[in-house]
Amino acid sequence: MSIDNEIQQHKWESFRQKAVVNTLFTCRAIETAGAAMLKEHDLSMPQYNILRILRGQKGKPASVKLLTERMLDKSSNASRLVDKLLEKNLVVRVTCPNDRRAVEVSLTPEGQAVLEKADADNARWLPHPKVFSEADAKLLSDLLDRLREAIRTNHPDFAKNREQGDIP
Amino acid sequence: MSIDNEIQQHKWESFRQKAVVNTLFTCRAIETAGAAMLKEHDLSMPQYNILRILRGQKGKPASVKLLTERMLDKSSNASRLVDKLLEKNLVVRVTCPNDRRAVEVSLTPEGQAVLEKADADNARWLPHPKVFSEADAKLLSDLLDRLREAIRTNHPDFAKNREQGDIP
DNA sequence: CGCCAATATATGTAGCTACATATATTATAT
DNA sequence: ATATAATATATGTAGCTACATATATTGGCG
Repeated sequence: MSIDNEIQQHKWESFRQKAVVNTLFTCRAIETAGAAMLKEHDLSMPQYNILRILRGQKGKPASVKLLTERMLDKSSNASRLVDKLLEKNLVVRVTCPNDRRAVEVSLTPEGQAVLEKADADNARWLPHPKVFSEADAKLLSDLLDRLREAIRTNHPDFAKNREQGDIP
Repeated sequence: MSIDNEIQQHKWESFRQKAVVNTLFTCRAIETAGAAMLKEHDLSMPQYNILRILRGQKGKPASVKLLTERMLDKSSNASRLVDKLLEKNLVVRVTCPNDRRAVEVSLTPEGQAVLEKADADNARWLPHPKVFSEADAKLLSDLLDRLREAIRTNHPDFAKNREQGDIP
């Protein structure tokens, strides 16, 4: 079903406006479906995101700072998310011996197990390539990259989170 | 900048996975920039969404039910959002005379004025067609429609919010 | 060494979604 | 007509982002 029907709006000011709104709308749809999938593993999407980043460290622990940098939501509160994962015994957190300000977070065996199970569901949950081809997916991803760039650079008045060197 | 650099992930399981993650990531970027723009008008995106739906009623009031149906976030809490708008005197809310369960929400002149100012900024904030063409925007929007559909239909196990007639 | 800025994390608050439940009102069935 | 189901809204709670601020620790400079 197209977005026109789903939010009962059939007149758009431009396709650019429609594309922006559709990105937000599709994001919600993905989150809703993804959250339902992860709920079976008692995980939220940001928590799952953290577990995956930790695995990407291949044994090395990750600081909260590193987690924040790599998370999808940069201003997510990795500190409190780690708290939640700690309560479930999916991660351990120890003070970094070299820098007592920092903290070293790493997966527990239980955390690895949960992650693997969630990954299996996640793979099943993604669109099948016959329904949404890899070529279309690449095209979509590239268009999204360009849309972000356009929003960032086109109207510096409102563009926060600029790159270094932009107008201050 | 491509998503690969922005979240420091360069290995993807598939372009489908990358497209899904990029949709979430781009959604955040849009929300961050949009929120910054709307903040100057003391509005949040859901509040702005409601004001626009109310204007779309062309004078007719809208019930909370209608607002919920047309909002981008279906499970947003229109009731509480209307509360916020009420406090700012941007809308009025009166019990519906025909159905005393329902409520009629409509814009105040002040609400209309705020909406017009926000709209002006919103138009400036959207990507310029020379930076992101209307054709690309249409292509993007269509791909997003198809991605949602693929996620909804491809794996009924996790697909919530199904259309009527789907597998129960 | 002692002071101060920078860094890493934690905490507090407001606004949001998601989901469950409560309340008031209307429609329906017997 | 009364009980019950359905509807429309409101309220409560948990988890999230966004932003501001607090705390602890480190590094650098005099």
